Amino acid sequence: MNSSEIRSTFLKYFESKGHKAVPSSPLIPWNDPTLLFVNAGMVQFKKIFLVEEKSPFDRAVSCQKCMRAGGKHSDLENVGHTARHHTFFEMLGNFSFGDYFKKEAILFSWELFIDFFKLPDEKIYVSVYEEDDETAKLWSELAGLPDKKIVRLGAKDNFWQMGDTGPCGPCSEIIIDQGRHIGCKRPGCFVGCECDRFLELWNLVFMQFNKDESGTLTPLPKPSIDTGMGLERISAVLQGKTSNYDSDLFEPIIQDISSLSGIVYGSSKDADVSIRVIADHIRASVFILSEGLVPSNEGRGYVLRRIIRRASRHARLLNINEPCLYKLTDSVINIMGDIYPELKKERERTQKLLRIEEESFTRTIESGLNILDDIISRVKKVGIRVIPGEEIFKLYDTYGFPLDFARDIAMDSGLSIDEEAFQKEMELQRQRSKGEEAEVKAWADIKLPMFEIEAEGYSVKTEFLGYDFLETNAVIEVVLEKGRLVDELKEGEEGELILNKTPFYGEAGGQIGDTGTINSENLSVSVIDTKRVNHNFIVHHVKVMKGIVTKGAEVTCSVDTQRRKATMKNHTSTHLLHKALRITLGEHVKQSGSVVSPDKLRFDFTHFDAMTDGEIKKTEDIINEKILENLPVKTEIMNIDEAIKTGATALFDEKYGEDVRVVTVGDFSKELCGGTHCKSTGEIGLFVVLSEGSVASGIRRIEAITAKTAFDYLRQKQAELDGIKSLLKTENPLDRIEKLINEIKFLEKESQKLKTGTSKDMIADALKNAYEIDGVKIVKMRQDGLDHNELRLLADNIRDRLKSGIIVVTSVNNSQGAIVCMVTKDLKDKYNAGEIVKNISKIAGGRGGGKPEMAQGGTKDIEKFNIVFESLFDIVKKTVTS
RNA sequence: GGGCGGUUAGCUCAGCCGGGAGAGCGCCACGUUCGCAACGUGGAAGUCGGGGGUUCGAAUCCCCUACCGUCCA
Repeated sequence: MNSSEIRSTFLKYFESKGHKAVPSSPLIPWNDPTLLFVNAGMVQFKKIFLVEEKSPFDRAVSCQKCMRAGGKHSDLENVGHTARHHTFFEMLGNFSFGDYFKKEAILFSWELFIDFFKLPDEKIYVSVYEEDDETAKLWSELAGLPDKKIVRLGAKDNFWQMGDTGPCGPCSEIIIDQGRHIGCKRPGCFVGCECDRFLELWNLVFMQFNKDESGTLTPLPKPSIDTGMGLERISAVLQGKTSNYDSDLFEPIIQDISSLSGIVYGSSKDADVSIRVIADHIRASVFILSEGLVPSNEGRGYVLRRIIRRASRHARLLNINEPCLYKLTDSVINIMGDIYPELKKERERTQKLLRIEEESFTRTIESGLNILDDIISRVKKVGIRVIPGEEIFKLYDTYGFPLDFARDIAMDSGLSIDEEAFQKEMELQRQRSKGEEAEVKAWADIKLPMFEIEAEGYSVKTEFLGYDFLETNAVIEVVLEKGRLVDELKEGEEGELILNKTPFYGEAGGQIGDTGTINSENLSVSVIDTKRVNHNFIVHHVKVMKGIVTKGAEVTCSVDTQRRKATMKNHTSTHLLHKALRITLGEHVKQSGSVVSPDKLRFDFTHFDAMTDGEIKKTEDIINEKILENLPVKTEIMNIDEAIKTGATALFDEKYGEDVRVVTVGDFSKELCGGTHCKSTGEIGLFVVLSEGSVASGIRRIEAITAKTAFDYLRQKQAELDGIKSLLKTENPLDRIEKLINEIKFLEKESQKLKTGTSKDMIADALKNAYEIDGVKIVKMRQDGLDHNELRLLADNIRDRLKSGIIVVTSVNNSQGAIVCMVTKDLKDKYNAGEIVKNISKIAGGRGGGKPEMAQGGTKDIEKFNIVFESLFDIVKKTVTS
């Protein structure tokens, strides 16, 4: 059975048993910052299991994309060295949300395994939690398993929990004996052994209890089922292979790596590890990149970067000495592209980013090599044979140079590395990073009070009417103060209101919340902000201006119309911008953040370089053209699958329900969006880009304004230009300014010349008054208003005429005395300019120094400075004769 | 979020203990050549990321800030 058949057999089997087939959620949980990547099939149902959300179905089945790299469940280091570990894998699972429980779960799994997958029942074992007699009994009764094949294991292996508190329960694993020739080969090898002989295929989790903070378990009213089976594993087993890498999910990729490197898989142990690492990591990279992530230096992007770089490193180990990962994307896409269409859609972007990342890694390695060479030659000079671990750690820490690379290179020079010290430094680094965790948690608590109303199980649902109305009647359903339920809000107090229906748009999808007023006969309330907390509630943050707010009051809601309309123009413009950028820059452009406010719009998107002026102009032009065309904006509700089919742009950071709202702008743009929009593009009037810049590696940000704000902005620019024109008294300020700059440069040079050189009389005077000791001429001169630079030029001029001698020039500038001394080349062995300046400035109450040929110094004490100048010859004489 | 490193000519970088901003490549002109590559000679080009401080004097030392890189979380 090939892997596609296994996948579809699994899904179809459970569909036939009344399960809803749910598509895989994205690998990247954009709306859950606590989780790096989706690492299990149940993640997308987490809220349902926690009873925070209601599910439209009681049974579900899925094949979920999963990633285990970074964070708690990191398998990264093991990948390549074992037959089973992966960073990316697919998880098959069936779920029951308080519907069926242990009995059915066991029956289903057994039937699927024996009747559909045709696994030999004599080789199958199961493990159960040691205290879970019920499950053991069911296995024996339903599957007819003898007692010796039902193995009881402890909590470590067979008790599952989501977190420290919350739902938990025993689990049961279905295991296959791969035979004596596999694994550790010890005679006592049995279920529970770490080796591969008894392979766990399928884990059935029985969510049965709720664990509270004290550790007490209370039975859940509706126990649930969560199961997981790795597709890679089951595929290998059903295809008679002992390694996941030999299954049809990997085989073509490994072939490709072989032909790229010219190394046959299976010919050498080390090369095999590298080939497996690359095969695994390229799958992971292609999947993550296809979801819009960009390699970066923190969070998820950093995990991605590490995966790519680890793969790249192993490619070098296979003697592929140029970027090659991007060449492997097609074999991944060929295997999986039909099931995960995003792979095909993002093919070019994926390849481009892989290439960029691999190139930048190459640069990192090269600069690291230089530093390592330095370290090695230093160590050799000292004559020791072990490179201090601290040095190598710094190389790793600061320049990202991998330890094992350093190890290889050190070995080539006959040196070793103190790896113990390396690990010590690493541990220190970890400790340093941990300090701040407490603060993060404290911040998360702020949201907690809002939970109160959710947990209370209010059946309130706010109906949003703001698409069509800006003023409606409503009833106040919930009154809150800082998230806690209260009876009333008095005049002057602030709090939160939830209504049965509202025209106020709650902040969501980047569009900020509406403001306005909520009034009745005796009541006047100002709405400061509005937020959408979840799918049910829209919360109004309010301040009571007059009267008392109580639950049940009938009120009239009025949105601040002008503000809302400005926001709508910006939101529709955001859609135009998104599409225009894709036209100008390419299909790799993806929205990765957006803020729509009445004043301006901010749009973050994936792109590799800064936009050129031309690209920005072209984008502006496209948008303004569409505004002039006055395209109609239409919104409609449709099924999500249908929407995607018609080509609507969906964003990864949004969670969509079954029915979605699609916003269409003429035949130009089509996006899923819950925001409020203009009726037609003409309302926007004008679109102007304010700025374009970088937010993070691979992500650019555009800020733009529209309508009157844009017009006012341009008018102000015009006023500035007019001001410049009138100040310069010209119609061509550019030409004029260029001329002025050149003129200033010229004048600066002239003035410098005048100050330092062309006053030839003064230089002649100074030369004439030169003092002479032992046949060496000493020339002194004072020219106020010169800085050190100019003083140097002056000394240069004198030196040119003096040919041989000692020159001391001084100046008072900005109430500071400056001294420069030069000794001509022929005398520099006998006299030292540095010493002369040191002495002079010391006497003048300052300091100075320099080189034998040239030195400078100074003082802030002008009085002393004046006296010193008078006796300059004496000082020089004393210095040079002492 | 916490470390560490970097930012100097169009590009790649050097510049130590604070004391005249440099190299290689590229560019321009001239020379050499039938012509090209190469070579020779000359030249242009730098707010030393930005801001503050210490100092007689800061690319260099200290603080802040921006951006890039890198490790840890």
